[in-house]
Amino acid sequence: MAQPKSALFEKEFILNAAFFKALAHPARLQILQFLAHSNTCITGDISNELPLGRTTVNQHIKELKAIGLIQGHVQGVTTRYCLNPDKVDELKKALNQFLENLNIKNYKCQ
Amino acid sequence: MAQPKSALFEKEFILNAAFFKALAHPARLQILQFLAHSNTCITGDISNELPLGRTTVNQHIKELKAIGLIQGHVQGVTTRYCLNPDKVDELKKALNQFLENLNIKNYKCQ
DNA sequence: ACGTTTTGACGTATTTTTACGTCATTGGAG
DNA sequence: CTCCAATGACGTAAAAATACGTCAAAACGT
Repeated sequence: MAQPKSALFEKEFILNAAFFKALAHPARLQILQFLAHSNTCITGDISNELPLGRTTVNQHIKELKAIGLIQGHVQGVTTRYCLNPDKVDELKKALNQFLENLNIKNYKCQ
Repeated sequence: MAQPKSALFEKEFILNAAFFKALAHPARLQILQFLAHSNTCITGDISNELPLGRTTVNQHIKELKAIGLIQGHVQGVTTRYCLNPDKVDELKKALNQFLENLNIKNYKCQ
């Protein structure tokens, strides 16, 4: 990559790209869905659901947490994770706004 | 990465992740938006819009084409690119279905 | 016919992502 | 108090993504 040029783009593109990147791996999608459907969202439970090692899953969780889509509450020796509904909603809106903006109605290719 | 384990996931997760990955870089977002708004969608024009070299931009275009979001029509020495509205719509639906499925209404963190 | 322009293909350097293994810490169970 | 299980931090190897430079081909103008 030589130098990362990502910083040269418009802020909105950068922010949206970061959002989308968080969803760019099957493991992270599955983690999100698992958290949405389960009540017992402990790290170990998540690892057991995925075909990946625990530390790898932990890394994906870390990424999701870094961008704010999930939250973690320490509870004794375990950590309970859950979605951050506000952030998920924000993601949904950002995504739809971008796609709507493409305005594919009546789009014609010259 | 040792071995790519992506293949071990459910098909739907893999497909969605691939879609999201296409949107995971500012350059590709800008290319999509540029194509949506412009009528003169020639490779060179696109490169001039982005803060990246031509060959790099070409590579991003290639990725978008590979996943089907854009199409290219050779016209003499130039190539005219445009969005693929059907695929954009498919993307929109796939992503919204996934996000709706997270069902964040009344989501409570234990 | 000749040079120019536009483009895609190819190679490659650097960075980032992915996937684990190992280790130390921290609460609980007995 | 001692042991054990769960976790995050750290290190690292392999793969993928990113960013370019170079090159050759194809079509257009002169």
